[in-house]
Amino acid sequence: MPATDIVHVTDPNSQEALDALRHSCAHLMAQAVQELFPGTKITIGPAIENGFYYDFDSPHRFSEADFLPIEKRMLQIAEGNHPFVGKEVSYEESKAYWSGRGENYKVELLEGFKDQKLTHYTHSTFTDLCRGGHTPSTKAIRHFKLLSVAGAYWRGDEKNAMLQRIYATAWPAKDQLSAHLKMLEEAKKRDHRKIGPALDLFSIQELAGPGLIFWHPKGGRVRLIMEDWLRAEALKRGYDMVYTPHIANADLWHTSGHTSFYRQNMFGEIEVEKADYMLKPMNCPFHILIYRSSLRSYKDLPLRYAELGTVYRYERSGVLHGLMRVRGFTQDDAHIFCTPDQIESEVSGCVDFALEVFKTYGFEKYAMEVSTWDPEKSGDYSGEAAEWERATSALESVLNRRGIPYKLCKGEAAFYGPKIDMKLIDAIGRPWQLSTVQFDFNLPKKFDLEFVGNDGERHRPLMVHRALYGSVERFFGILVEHYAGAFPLWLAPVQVKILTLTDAQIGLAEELKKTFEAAGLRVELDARPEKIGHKIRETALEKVPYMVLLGPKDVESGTLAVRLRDGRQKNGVTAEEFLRRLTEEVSTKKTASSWE
RNA sequence: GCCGGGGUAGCUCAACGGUAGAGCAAUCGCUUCGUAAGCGAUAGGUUGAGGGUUCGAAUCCCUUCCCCGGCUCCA
Repeated sequence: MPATDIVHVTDPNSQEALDALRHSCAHLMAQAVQELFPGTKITIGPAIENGFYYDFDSPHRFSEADFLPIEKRMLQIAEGNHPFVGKEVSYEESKAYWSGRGENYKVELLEGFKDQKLTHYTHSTFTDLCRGGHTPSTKAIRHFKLLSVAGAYWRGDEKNAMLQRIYATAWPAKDQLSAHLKMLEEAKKRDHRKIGPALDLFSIQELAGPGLIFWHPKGGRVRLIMEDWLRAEALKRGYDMVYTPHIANADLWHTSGHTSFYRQNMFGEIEVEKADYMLKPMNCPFHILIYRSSLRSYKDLPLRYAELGTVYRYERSGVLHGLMRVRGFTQDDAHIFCTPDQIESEVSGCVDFALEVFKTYGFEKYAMEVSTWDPEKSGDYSGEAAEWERATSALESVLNRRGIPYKLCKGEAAFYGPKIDMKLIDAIGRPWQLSTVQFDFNLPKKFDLEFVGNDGERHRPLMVHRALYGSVERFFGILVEHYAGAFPLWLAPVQVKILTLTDAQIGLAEELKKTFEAAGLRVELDARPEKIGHKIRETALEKVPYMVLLGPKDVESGTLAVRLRDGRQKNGVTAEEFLRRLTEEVSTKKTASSWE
């Protein structure tokens, strides 16, 4: 028995040990499912982040109602303390075994493993074709839970059969399982699709169509602040703001190549005066047209065109998801045109800007990936080997110089150039694709872009695409979830709410509101004849950062009774102090109340 | 787009072949109150839409739209 394929636990939380536990648990689940639902065929069941899944082909339609019986049976099997036993088998032997059992998916898998060493792993009465990585016995498996059932194509290909996938989670210790389940619950509570409409931030209207976002006044306020900040920051960094149309003649999209490689995602055509128009799925060709509108000198470069550009993409109905995946969205897009010797400083500027975005919005963790081509398949890509090498090394060296760790993904680049992708890790540990800095060797060629060098000759400029929020909609959705709707003061749609105790304070409350507004704060007044506890509850549910309670005692003392969003109370605060603290908190963009 | 699950009052849900209901929200009155829900009354619905079966449909069937969990794709 190849002992190396059994994971003897030294650190139960090492990735290897977690994967072994989860993959072993997948075997148990497959056994339980086959026992309980005869006729079910097995396919694959890998460990994934935080758990595992197993894909089945079964006459039975799995539902959550099946989870409890499956879990019970799994526990019984686990308690049997069956060892996982690995056995090397020949191709013929394995094929005979799986064909004999009618497991045609396993037989199909075998075809791909013909030249490899094959192993079967057995525990209890269950055997799987598997390369190993198991716990010594089933006894290690105790803390798991089935989570959901979903469709999945065999081998991820939509031309293949649709299988039923059961997702589950498994952990070495009970408290880790409950912590994970709690995290899932927390994620559900933070879901921007729930919080957004509840806080009256945005909506999606069935009458208008799926994947199209309506920003309500409160969401609109936050967006305005996000956009204003970004624009100001871009101007500081030498960008020019441009504006371009939402629609263009199909000829432009033929020139850019979008009608050949992106047609299935485009809205169009709209026939006007015998010409076809299409909605823009990307801003790049428009910025290129601005570049091309006059002859450029090397002295003009780099040119950095930025736009909050709204694009429309036809996304298949099943992929839409709240604000995260939509059909109309606004990119904080920019295109930088530069000379080859400027690329490193330009990429560096983009990375700086992205880091500033992360810091400003309170994200401490992020993950970076550099995606480049697969030189073996250079025919699939636009651009020369030297360009790819130079650009990729610029991307890497910028990150290296800052000591930022990244994952190098070979063959993951788009056909037109290498890129850095930046993923945010939110407050509860989930990653989100956000910023991207991307070279484009294709469009400058398609549009025959040029600049005149100091040698008097014409040269082709390099082009870099760059988005930081990525999509304003998606970034906003991430913010809603990251803060669970409790925006930091500088972003909060309503920053202060004044609550009167009795009608006698209304006059003073209105004056106070004017004073606060004059200081630039966004203020609301609740002067209804409701009990103070009632008003506090409603304001708390609206996640307003600061409440000012105004009753007879405060009028008498001439001070304010302040209640923070976290429930802390600060009584006897003067209006001056309150304003000083809040304006300070806004200008420093603190992500939590600065009130100690 | 595909597989599965759903759509009932503004929200959360009940009724599952026999008169569509509750809590919260809303509106109107009363209450003038000190740190997360005062009291009462009223109003609110072509049960997503269209068609069918039936004496009778929210409930069963068909079509369609939208939403949810995933797959594929992606900002």
